[in-house]
Amino acid sequence: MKYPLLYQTFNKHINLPVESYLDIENRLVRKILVKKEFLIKEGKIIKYLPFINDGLMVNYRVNENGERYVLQIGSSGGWLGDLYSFFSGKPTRFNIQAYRTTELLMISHETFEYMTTKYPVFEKFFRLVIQNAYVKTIDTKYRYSSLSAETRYLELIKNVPSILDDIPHYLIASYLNIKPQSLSRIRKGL
Amino acid sequence: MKYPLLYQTFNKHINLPVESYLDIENRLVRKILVKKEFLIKEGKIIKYLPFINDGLMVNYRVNENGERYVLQIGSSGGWLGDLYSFFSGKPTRFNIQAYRTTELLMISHETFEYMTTKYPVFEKFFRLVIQNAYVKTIDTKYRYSSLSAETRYLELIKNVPSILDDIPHYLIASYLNIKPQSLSRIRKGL
DNA sequence: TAAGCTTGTTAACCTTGGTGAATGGAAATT
DNA sequence: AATTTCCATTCACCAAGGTTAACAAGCTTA
Repeated sequence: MKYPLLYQTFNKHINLPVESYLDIENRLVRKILVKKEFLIKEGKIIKYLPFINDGLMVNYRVNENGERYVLQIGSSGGWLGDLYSFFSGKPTRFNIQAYRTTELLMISHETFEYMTTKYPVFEKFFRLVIQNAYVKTIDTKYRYSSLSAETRYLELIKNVPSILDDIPHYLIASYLNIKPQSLSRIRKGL
Repeated sequence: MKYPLLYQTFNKHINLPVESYLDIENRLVRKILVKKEFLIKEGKIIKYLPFINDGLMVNYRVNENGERYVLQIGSSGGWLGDLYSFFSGKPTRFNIQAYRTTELLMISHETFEYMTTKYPVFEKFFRLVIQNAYVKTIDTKYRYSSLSAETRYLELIKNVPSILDDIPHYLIASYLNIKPQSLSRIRKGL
C-alpha cells in the first residue's frame, strides 16, 4: 500500500476491502507540485479529481479588477479541485495553486467510471465527500456572519497552523474576507 | 403524475422512465406547512429529505445570544433540509421554517434506500443535487466577498422576487449579512 | 376596543474594516 | 552586486455598516 492516508480516507466513509483499494491505487495519477505551481488555471477544463496526499493548496477567483478572492484552502487528506468543471466539462473559473511541495493523487474520468462501476459503493463515497464539503461551507457562512475577523483569524490558525509558514498574509487576509492591512492591524493587537 | 415539477427535476440530471418515477411518487410523504410553521427545529433528528414542490422556506441558526443567522432560502423546485442530520442521525442545529403555504414532498430513509437500490442512478442524482448546492455556496462566498450589501440585495430580489412579499426584512437582512437598520438605509437610498 | 407584540423606519453616534500612501525588508531578476 | 518586484507593516483618514433608542404601523389576543 503506497498511500495509507487515502485508504484511511476511503474507510472513514465506506467499507473497502484492501484488494479493491490496491486495484484503485494502481489507477491513480500521482503528481507533485512545487511551491507556487498551479494545478488549475482559470479557463481550463478540469480532467481530474485531486486528493491532497500531502501538501497545502489555495483556491481563488480573480474579479474584473484583477483582485484575488481566496475561496478555499486545502491541506493533506482533503480534496480540492473543481467538481463542476470535472463533471460538466465546462471551463473552470478557479485558480488552484500549491503553497508548499504538494503530492496529489488524481482520479481521471476513466478511473472515476471504473471505480463507481466496479465498486458501486464509491458513488456513496463521493456523495459523502461532497456532502461534507457542502456542510462545511454552510457552517463557514454561519461563522463568518457571527464572528469578528479577529476570531476567524484565531480559529483559522488553530485549525491549520502550517498556514502561517506557507501562505502569504495577503492570501490569508483574502480568505478571511479582509484586506492585508486589516490583518496586520489584527496581528498587531494580539 | 401528481408532481410534474419533481419529475422534471429528476430528469434535469438523470434519465428516468416515467414508470420508475411513478413508482417513487407513490412512496413520497406529502406535507403542507402554513406560513411560519416549522419543518425543522434545532435539536431534532432529521428523518426526511424534503423537496419544495411549491413554497418558500428559510433556514437559520441561532447563536448563544439568541440572534438568528439566516443561511439559506429555498423556493419551489429546491431541496432544503439538513443532509448532515439525515445521513448521520445526529441532531440538527438548523431551524427551517415556511414563509408561505408550502407543499413538501419528503423522502424517508426507507424510500431513499429503495430509490438508490432499485434505481442506482439515484445515487448519481443525489450526488448531483448536493454538488450543485455546494458549487452554489462557493459562488455565494465569492459574490459576498466582492460585492457591497446593496448589490447583494439587488441581486437577491432580482433572483427571488417573491421574497419581498413573504419574508420579513429582518430575515432578508440577516441572509445578506447585515442588520435590519442597514437594510432600511439601503432601501431608502434606492 | 384596548393592550401588547412584532416589524420597519429613522436618526445620532460609534466601530470595524477599507483606502492610499509611505517605508523597509525579502526575494527574484539582471 | 545591483536593481526591481513583491510583501508586510504602519499611519492618517474615510466609509460602510453596527448600535442604541425612539416611534409608528400592523398584527394578535384578550
